[in-house]
Amino acid sequence: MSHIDRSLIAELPLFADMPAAALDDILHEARSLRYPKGKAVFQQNEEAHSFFVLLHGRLRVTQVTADGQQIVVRFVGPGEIFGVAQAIGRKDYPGTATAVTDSIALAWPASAWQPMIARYPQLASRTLQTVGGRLQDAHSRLREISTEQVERRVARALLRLTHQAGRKTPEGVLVDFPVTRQDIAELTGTTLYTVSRILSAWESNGWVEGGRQRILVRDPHRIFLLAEGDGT
Amino acid sequence: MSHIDRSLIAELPLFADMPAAALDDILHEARSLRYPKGKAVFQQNEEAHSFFVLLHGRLRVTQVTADGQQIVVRFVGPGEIFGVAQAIGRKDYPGTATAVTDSIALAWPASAWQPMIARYPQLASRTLQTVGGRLQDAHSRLREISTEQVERRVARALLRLTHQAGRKTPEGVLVDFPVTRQDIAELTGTTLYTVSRILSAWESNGWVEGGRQRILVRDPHRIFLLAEGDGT
DNA sequence: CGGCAATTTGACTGTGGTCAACGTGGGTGG
DNA sequence: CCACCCACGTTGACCACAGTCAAATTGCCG
Repeated sequence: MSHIDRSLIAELPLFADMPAAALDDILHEARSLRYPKGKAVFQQNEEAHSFFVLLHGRLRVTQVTADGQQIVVRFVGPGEIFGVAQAIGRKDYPGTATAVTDSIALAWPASAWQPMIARYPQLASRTLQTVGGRLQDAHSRLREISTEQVERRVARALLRLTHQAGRKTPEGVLVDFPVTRQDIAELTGTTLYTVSRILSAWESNGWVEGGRQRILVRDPHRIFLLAEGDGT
Repeated sequence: MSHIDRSLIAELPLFADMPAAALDDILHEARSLRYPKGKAVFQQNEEAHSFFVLLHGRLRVTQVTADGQQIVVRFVGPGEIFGVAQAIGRKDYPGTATAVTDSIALAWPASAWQPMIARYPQLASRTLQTVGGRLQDAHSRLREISTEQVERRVARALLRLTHQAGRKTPEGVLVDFPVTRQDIAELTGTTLYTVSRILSAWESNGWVEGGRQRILVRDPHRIFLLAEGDGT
């Protein structure tokens, strides 16, 4: 009764080079779920009942502190695995995942994880690489936030966003999902006011173009220089 | 010709519940290496020729930026696996590991990783949990550094150090390896001057006792309140 | 078209970074 | 074994970056 077509996942790096029978086997326990914009896929501290692969859309993963302060952990794009709490030995989700555009995800029950990696060990190995990559990212962000000033961090964040979800237009590269100044602030460890000021300054130089939940990078090279240059 | 006794690793979580024959098999390719205080086990950007388990001692893992700024990624204690670059799909080490006390580590050639996890899949699974735990830590630090003031971050860092390597003495809990003010600064994203001022203030309240590369926590509860309390 | 969320901008301020100068203790080598 | 020296630590003075708060404006969505 596998009602999900294997072609949906056959191209994903996570499942690359796996035989059709294995894909069908893996999909057997999966459900496909829709999340309209704004809906949470799971909430921080909630029991980790499932793990997921995003098929379509975009999610924002956040963590809140006891006193209500929030940070953006990352944005999830199509093809990525997320909500792997139980794979890393947690009973609950360490963050909240919210759809920022209408999204579709495959969900497996958490109990499926152990049998799945027992049967297909390369899944554990590939997940290890994915999680390792995220650890690298987190260390990069720690290094940046510890040692660099805000403008440079915002430049880096903007470049990352364009790489993750940049759409080329005649005027430049557009981040093709809704991002607020607050999101950028929570990615870079600053405030929405400071982000607004920085983007306004860049806009008056013609390097970017702002808008409500919208950022267009007109001159990626200038932003790159802000992120990596030596100030000359 | 396995010259390393399996009792050295049998008790480690990574190898828990593995049969003696498997441990001998795994140890067959391992070398045991000594690193005197101050010596680097590996350097950032160096080719990832090996992965390691620390048997004895303590290491500091750091990353430097292009312009020479440094952060402390973490301290490694006995029993921990480290230098797992190739397990997470990297060809080089993302940081530098330096012995802060005389240390002994087991080293396996990087090429041994794939065969090893093919034969003992639970190693991949346990390494995934370890790396996942580090990812949680990194996100916690990101959240703290983004949202909290310096004094609170220093309090948290100090508590972590006492949990990782605290030795109880009649006067309090001593961090039982050499830590400089600079180390604390690089852990918390501040400067050695600010750390020195904070520790001096705490010392004049009798909560800690400083010294050259030495920190004694006389009143762990007060430090806990600084880290977690609501300021009352 | 009404209302609300997102954004902008100004004025002010404080935390903590920078730089300089001075102490201090422990390891090393003569 | 002792003295020297250097890495580590302390403290003061200054001030800038970016946080805070307030108020006005914009532009979408329903």
